[in-house]
Amino acid sequence: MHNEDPNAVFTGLLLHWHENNPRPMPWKETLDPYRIWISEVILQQTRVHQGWDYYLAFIKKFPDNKTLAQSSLADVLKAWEGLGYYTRARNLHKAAKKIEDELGGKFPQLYKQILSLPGIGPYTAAAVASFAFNLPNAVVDGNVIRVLSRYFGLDGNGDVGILKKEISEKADKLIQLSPSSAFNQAIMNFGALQCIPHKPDCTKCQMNKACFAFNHMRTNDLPPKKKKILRKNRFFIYCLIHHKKGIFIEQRTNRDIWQHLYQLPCFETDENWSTDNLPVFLKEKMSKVSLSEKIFHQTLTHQNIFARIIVLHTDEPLETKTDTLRYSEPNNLHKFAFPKLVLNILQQQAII
DNA sequence: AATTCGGGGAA
DNA sequence: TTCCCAGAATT
Repeated sequence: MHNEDPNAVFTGLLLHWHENNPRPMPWKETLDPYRIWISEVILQQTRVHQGWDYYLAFIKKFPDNKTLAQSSLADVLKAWEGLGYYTRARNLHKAAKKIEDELGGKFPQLYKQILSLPGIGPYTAAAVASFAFNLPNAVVDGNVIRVLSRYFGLDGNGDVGILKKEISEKADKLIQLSPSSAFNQAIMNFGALQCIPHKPDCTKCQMNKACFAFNHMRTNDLPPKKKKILRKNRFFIYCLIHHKKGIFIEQRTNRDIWQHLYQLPCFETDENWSTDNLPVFLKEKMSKVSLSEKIFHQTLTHQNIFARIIVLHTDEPLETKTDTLRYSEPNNLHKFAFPKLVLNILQQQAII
């Protein structure tokens, strides 16, 4: 008997592909919603390879929700150091405390309740709901958008909002036809391994027969391309102030990148590296010290950060006008979370 | 609806 | 270089 329902054909082929293409990951070995939640947050906009070791270290340090809730935010941020999108770590901590304080320490088991936790959006809520509780909520991530856009020829008329809605509705239909956990795993793996963004090998694809993009030579323009983002150049002067046995660090608090992380005292300047706006106590020393020749660099999604450093030694008492500035001896620096750029500087300067 | 949050891997 | 990654929150 032939089953010609396109949706059923798709899921049948997909699950068959999945059986022949296992992709083991540490977080797939558990049904613990806490661990699944942690893994999914780590994987937000983050490749599996990049998140792998962070996940293992994170659940080793914070093995359950109660441990996470009772830990300090500083410790959580430290575990996140280098991973990026640090709001994830702060929301993780906030949600853990909410679960302990308001939900009796029990991870919520309904999609809407999961969705209401800070840092959990539609994707992560569906992932936890399906993987931990076998609920029929379809995940919609970059993989799913790409796979369904190509296979069913969905483009949202070029509008990303409409496209996402179309994909979501299609995924909700499809997931009814199979075990939800297997479907979600399968479609993401398929997108990551076979239906890849650039030049997928469609001739070898087991699902090409009814694939719209393959049959219409549209794999290159489905899904529609995101519009390019332009990067802004920024120029930081970091001050490495050796004071007695330690150095000074400060916490970033502005509505800006790297919020709540630490850095060397920093002064932003222009493309000419003007030192006109440096504080007086530094200007007075500029006759003896100077900007480093070396320029450190870090590319972010919307910004290009360039940094040079000023190194100075002083044992004079220093006025610390802000409560974000603190003094640390080298042995204590491991307690603070730094952005990658600052880590590179500290390493290059043999501080850590 | 558009922007802004990191950092890295692959081509 | 460019694209985009098991997205979410804010504007």
